[in-house]
Amino acid sequence: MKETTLKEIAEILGISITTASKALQNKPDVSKKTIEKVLALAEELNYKPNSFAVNLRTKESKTIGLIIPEVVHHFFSNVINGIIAEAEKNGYLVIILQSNESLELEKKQVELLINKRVDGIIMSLSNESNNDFHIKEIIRKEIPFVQFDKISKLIPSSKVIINDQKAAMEAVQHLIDKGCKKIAHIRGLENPQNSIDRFIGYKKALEKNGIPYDSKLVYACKSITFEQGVEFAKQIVEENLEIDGIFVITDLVAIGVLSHFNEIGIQVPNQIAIIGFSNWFVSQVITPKLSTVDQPNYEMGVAAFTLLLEEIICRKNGLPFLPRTIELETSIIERESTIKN
Amino acid sequence: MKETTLKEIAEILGISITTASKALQNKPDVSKKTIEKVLALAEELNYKPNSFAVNLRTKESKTIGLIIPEVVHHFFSNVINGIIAEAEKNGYLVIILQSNESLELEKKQVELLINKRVDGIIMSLSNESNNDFHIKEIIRKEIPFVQFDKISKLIPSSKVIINDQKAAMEAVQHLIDKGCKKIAHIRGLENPQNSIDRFIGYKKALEKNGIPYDSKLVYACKSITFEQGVEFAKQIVEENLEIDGIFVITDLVAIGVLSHFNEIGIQVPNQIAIIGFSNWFVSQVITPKLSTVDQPNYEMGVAAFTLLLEEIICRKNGLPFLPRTIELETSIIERESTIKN
DNA sequence: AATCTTGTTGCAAACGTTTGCGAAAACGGC
DNA sequence: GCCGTTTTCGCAAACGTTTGCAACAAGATT
Repeated sequence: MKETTLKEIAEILGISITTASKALQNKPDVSKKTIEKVLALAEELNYKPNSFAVNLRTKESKTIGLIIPEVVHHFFSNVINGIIAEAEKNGYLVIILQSNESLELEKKQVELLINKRVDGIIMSLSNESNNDFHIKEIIRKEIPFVQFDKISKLIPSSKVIINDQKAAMEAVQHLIDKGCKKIAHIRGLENPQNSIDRFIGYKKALEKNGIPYDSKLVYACKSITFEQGVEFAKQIVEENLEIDGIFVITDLVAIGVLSHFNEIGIQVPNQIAIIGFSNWFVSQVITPKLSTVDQPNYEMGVAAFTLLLEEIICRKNGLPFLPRTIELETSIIERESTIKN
Repeated sequence: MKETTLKEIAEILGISITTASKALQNKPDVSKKTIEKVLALAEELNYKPNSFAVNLRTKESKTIGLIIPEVVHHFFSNVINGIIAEAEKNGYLVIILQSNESLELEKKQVELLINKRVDGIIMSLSNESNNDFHIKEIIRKEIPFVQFDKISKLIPSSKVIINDQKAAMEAVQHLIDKGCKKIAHIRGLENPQNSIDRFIGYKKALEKNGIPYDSKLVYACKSITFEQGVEFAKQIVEENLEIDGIFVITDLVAIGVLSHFNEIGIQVPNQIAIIGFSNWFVSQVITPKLSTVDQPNYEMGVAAFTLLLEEIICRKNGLPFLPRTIELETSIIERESTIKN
């Protein structure tokens, strides 16, 4: 029942704890013979180093923290996968916390992780968050830190992002290529960087194609929900602005729009084409299947951990660290909701 | 930059480390006055106990492990939420690992968590897993352990489950009540308990209503996927057995069926009604909206942690522990896919 | 044979807490 | 002013590692 310790191994073999420890670490200053003996006995007694003691001594927890707005989100689930897998591959475990898009909670989570002494933190900011004190605190304490997805450019840390502007431009271009003349945009909230960038991308695409920008065609979400999509769909029908294409901030909202159009008999894509963003799972099983922008979620997770590990190693060796940004490629997925006939 | 320690506080205040420690824990053997002084200074210096040292000393990590087949799954996402939230409320953090339905990986994960010395483990077994050595090891080491969702009845541990048989019976009864006469069942894999129980529930419901059981109407999934649903839908159409209702092991597969029926113009629910299981998010945004069995996912997570904490506390106090099983209620959600007119 | 390497070992401190127990101080009753 | 009780404090050990440094043995070099 009791766990074997270094001390026991040392006593049995008649050597010192020091030597036993070094043997297990394959240090050069212990003889081959002793190493073998120690390894064999450790195996036999099923010795596992007490991680509490190791943590204390090495000041590392081999654990990282991950804070996200919500787990229940196809995008985040996939990023989580990537992070966990890559972390595990490198001997790290991942503690996950949710901010529920609340700044207050986010602050608490950060504090929890710092007190837990994780070796680093990966985070997607909540909508309310920006360059607040708790984030500055992470930087000040030189805790390895990587932002992904919803980031703040003000924070000097490594980042994993996509080029939202470019992706949005491509999405709108896709609608134009499919013959849309009057394209609406359902945009996200005010603050988040990706919401802003996608909006800019929308405008740039119009401009590039000589289509005048019309602010009446832009609908700003109060919340990123299915219901919000339904609502705007209703509004769009009522206003009757002869819209024939919609670029939506994210699939969830797009599906709300689609759902209402289906219900009242508006033909998608023939009357109005729709393209979403992020390639949620539901988009490929809905009727008509939703065209969207695909983000490499899993790879994003892998990249985030990779950057974090870079910083962890750098800091450990006392080297100067320069934050790095990885920008991942997106791609348009063409499905039924934009293929007019 | 350096962290404040108990020693510093003690030195500044001219007291011993012991007293400082006790003061922070509000122990009765230190005077009110000292407690106040210590608390004030700790606050001022932003003292946070070094969790590594605390862990080592108390032999607790205040961390639990969670192993699930996959995060990318609406059901698990919600359970994760429940567990994380409840854990946090009680001062515990959660390390999440994925088995990817692989027994090999699952074993490795368990070992990782044990070596990490988590205070307990919550787990949904992978499909391949049963009462294997790694699970027995958890029990043998008396590590607090709770199973949920996909459990093995052979393992003597606390469990959080739903009554799959009853829920399945209700689902089939629902189809019968809606006028279905010839009801098919798309069942899950061979091994998982819930797959077996839902199948039994299906048969019981038929029996109760005097409908003869016909094994030709049962389709066994090779994998739990959308594509599997599409495949069976094709098969059902080909075989032309006059099926007018289908009870499907889970929504994902049901949506595959639905999708194919939509495509080839089979009217759901009028020609064939469909009911799924687990109330996936997509089911409420698909056309027609899918009727299903709702599981209280979040509550499941809360219950799982609650049971785990019970065992943690029990073991800590050296009391005998008796595993407990919590069975949560399910309910039928009636949507368009079963409302014939 | 003395000196110098090279290789191998272990001492002892350190990491920052918590806690059982004894000691000292303060208090109260008479 | 004495004794018994209560309150308050701190010593020292313990938790299980890792690591700088010194010590020692053995082998190599002159």
